[in-house]
Amino acid sequence: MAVDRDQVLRSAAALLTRTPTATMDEVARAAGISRATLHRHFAGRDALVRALESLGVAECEAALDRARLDDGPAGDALRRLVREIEPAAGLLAFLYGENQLWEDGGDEPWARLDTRIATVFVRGQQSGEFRIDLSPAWLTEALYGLVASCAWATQAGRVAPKDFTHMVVELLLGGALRREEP
Amino acid sequence: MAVDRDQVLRSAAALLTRTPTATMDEVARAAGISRATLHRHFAGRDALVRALESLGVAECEAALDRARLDDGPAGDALRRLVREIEPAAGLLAFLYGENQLWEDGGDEPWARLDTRIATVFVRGQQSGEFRIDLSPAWLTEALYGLVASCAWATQAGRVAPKDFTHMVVELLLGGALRREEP
DNA sequence: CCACGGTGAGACAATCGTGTCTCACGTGAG
DNA sequence: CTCACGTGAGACACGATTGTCTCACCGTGG
Repeated sequence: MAVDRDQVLRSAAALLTRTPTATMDEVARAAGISRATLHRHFAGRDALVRALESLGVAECEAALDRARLDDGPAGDALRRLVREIEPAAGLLAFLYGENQLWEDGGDEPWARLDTRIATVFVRGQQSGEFRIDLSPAWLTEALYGLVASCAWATQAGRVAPKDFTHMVVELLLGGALRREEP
Repeated sequence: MAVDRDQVLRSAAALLTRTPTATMDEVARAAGISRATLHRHFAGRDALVRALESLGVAECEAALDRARLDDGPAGDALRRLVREIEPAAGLLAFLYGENQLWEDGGDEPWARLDTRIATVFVRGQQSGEFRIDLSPAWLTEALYGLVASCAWATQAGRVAPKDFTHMVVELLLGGALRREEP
């Protein structure tokens, strides 16, 4: 009978990604449990969001691990990263939108992720694979932004889900301009 | 003594971009007026946000006009567009984040903007200037996303304000990969 | 069989944001 | 000068959400 905490978190993530202003009651009903039980597992809305953040961080770190960011060309590492991070894109989009209103502390877990991702861009720039006039910090931010944008566009039906990785990676790496064949 | 409605809207935009959950009272104090007066000019929070949306649409349309999207190469048109839209980036970022929770109607004013912007991408693809494997709808969405991301990154101090246009345009057009000299 | 732990349902007060109202004040126009 | 207008300050009630509590129910394990 014990509630599956992880399943609750996932349904909450799915709901809050679509409706960031959803009530605790709506979150509970979306998870198929009562508000009382939801409150037994998560002391309040803040606790729920923080748990969601932990889940997002964990999924991102797992995706980074699976992507083997240090192996091979930086461009290929980025392709693997986006492919691995796609399942968490919705959750990430929610947290990315939510983080705009924090400004206070609590960024430590994200700082580690930022550093790991930025490292790929630094490596690509040092190897001459990436251009150097776009700062790694901005490229990292842009990666988040494109992932979130594509997640929203996918939910809105403006982008086909199967094109997710291609759209994000190709724009991030190659840009909109047609590339001349070398 | 009459309150400058436009100045109120601009300070509200600046505040809400940083703090989307700001109270009507905070909005009023940020504008240097009382909550009563704010409520005399905008019937409620919805009315305020809708007025903000109208302002954002108007500024975007003005930017599109100034950018002369139909003139010259599509890439140059996009550069002009981003440059002209930069002053409204903060407001746009707020509205872009806010729109994620609409889902209902009221998209008509934005649809016109989407169409105008997407037309540039279509033109670039037809002229062979842009690659064709990224859909105009996605490129339009990505433009919004990158503008919003860069606005947030700028406010957070992760990107220098003077680099705004360069960072957005160069990533959108050229991508992160180093381009071989033709 | 029975006790126990976890759950659902509902009641409850407290809090917060909101919308509305009143009243006093200051300024500018007539 | 006087009056009308717009404003600031504050009080007030309402609704929504939240956090807490109680009670009844049910499955499982002893």
